[in-house]
Amino acid sequence: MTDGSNMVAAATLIADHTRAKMLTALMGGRALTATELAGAAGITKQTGSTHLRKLLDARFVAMEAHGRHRYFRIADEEVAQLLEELMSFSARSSDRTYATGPKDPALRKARVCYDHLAGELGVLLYTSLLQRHAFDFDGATIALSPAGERLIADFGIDAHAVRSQKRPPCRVCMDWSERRHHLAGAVGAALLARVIERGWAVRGKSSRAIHFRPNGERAFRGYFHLNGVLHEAV
Amino acid sequence: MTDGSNMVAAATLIADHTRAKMLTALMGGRALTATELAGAAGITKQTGSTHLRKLLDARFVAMEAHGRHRYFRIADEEVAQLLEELMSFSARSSDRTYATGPKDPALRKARVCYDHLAGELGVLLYTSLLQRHAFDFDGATIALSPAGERLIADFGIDAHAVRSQKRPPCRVCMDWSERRHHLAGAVGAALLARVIERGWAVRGKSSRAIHFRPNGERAFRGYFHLNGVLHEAV
DNA sequence: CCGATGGTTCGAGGAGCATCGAACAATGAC
DNA sequence: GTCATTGTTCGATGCTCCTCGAACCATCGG
Repeated sequence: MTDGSNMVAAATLIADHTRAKMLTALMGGRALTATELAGAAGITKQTGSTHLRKLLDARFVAMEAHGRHRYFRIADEEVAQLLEELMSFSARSSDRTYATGPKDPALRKARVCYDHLAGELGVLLYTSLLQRHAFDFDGATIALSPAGERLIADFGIDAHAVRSQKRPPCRVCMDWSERRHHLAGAVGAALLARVIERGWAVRGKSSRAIHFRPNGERAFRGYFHLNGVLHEAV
Repeated sequence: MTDGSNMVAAATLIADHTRAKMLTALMGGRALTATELAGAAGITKQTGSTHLRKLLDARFVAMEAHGRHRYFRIADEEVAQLLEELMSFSARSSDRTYATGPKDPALRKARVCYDHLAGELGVLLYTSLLQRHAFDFDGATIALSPAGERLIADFGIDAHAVRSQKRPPCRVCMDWSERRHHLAGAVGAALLARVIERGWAVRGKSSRAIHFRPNGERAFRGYFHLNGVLHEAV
């Protein structure tokens, strides 16, 4: 009821180092097999299996069986949002003065956050879209303005398909390391997908990094008018 | 690091029925004593003391000693936001078809959510303010527009004092029962405080309800142009 | 059909932690 | 000063649940 017993159930699932590692790994956006997740968490596959069962029962993750492999992924955007909130919250008290974010320059520059672009390029993209008035605020979520619709349509994204998704089209995601906001939601995911589709960047195999090709980054920055220069490391 | 060990610590604190009850009770917005909190959670004061110590160490709650009493309250808006997110998330899967929200009509109509107004009147207030373009969206949080500034200044709120608070002035809060949004943040808190200051309503003693006086509700609805009529129970 | 690999189920062991009884410190009322 | 109330600390108890060894299904490749 009002005592939030469900809240306890949700928190309990995350309040375990092993499951937290699994969920964090899945926040990389890829679907991973049970063995891969057990490895990522540093436990045997038996233990991993029980944890995945719990996460599955609670609809925290979704499963798809391909042959003898079982691929797990974050169930939906709501779960991703909860995890984001928790990470963002946890990042507050711990490092205060400490340098925020990962040390790996590639990760700082561009990485995936569940299914959308984070890191400096993600922040710059969102900032640029804001300046060009691509969004309207309707009281609950932000949505594409007519200008925004045109912008992503020109970029090669089917605005209609994006709108028809269940999840909100646009959502502001507070990155737990950058302390800046970037774009999540269906549009955020579509933008990242299109950037990769265009060959401007590739996703790191086992890391969360997004590796932009030199000319890809030039094209990306040019297309979206990103002038910011931070951490010019390559 | 990136494994979210802090996330586990935060989740662990909430992943206990006793602490969850305490935190839920504190989300009522009042500062409560250790004994009151132990009573609310249904445990002895010894056990309650250990839990409060943990919550205090983690900065989830803040404590103020008044004589031999020790008053605990939610530490800050960030903690409140995390709890809101968790409750909102938990409300999703459980009751799907089930009627949402508390059954008590008084609670449905108007109640406190940490420090701001929730329930139907809270939703109506936010909706009305939106229609009158009281907010601007700056990319990270919503803020008062010039029209909004005038509006709350006329209502008797010191806009400057509100702006000088550390926490964001305006924040959209998704109520876990109403499934609608209402206004949180410094402005949301100031609005509720002013409503009570004006004598339009009083806070329930041991409940979360906000009891509007008949003429107080008329004045409130009139002032903010709230036309909605739902649950005309009194 | 047979080995190899991915994944699950079962049982036992063990660690963590919530809980309360008891004793103690601190403050307020009279 | 004396007593009652508030709150904390300590120790013992017991439960939950994480973990892995072992055994067992399912699928793929030959």
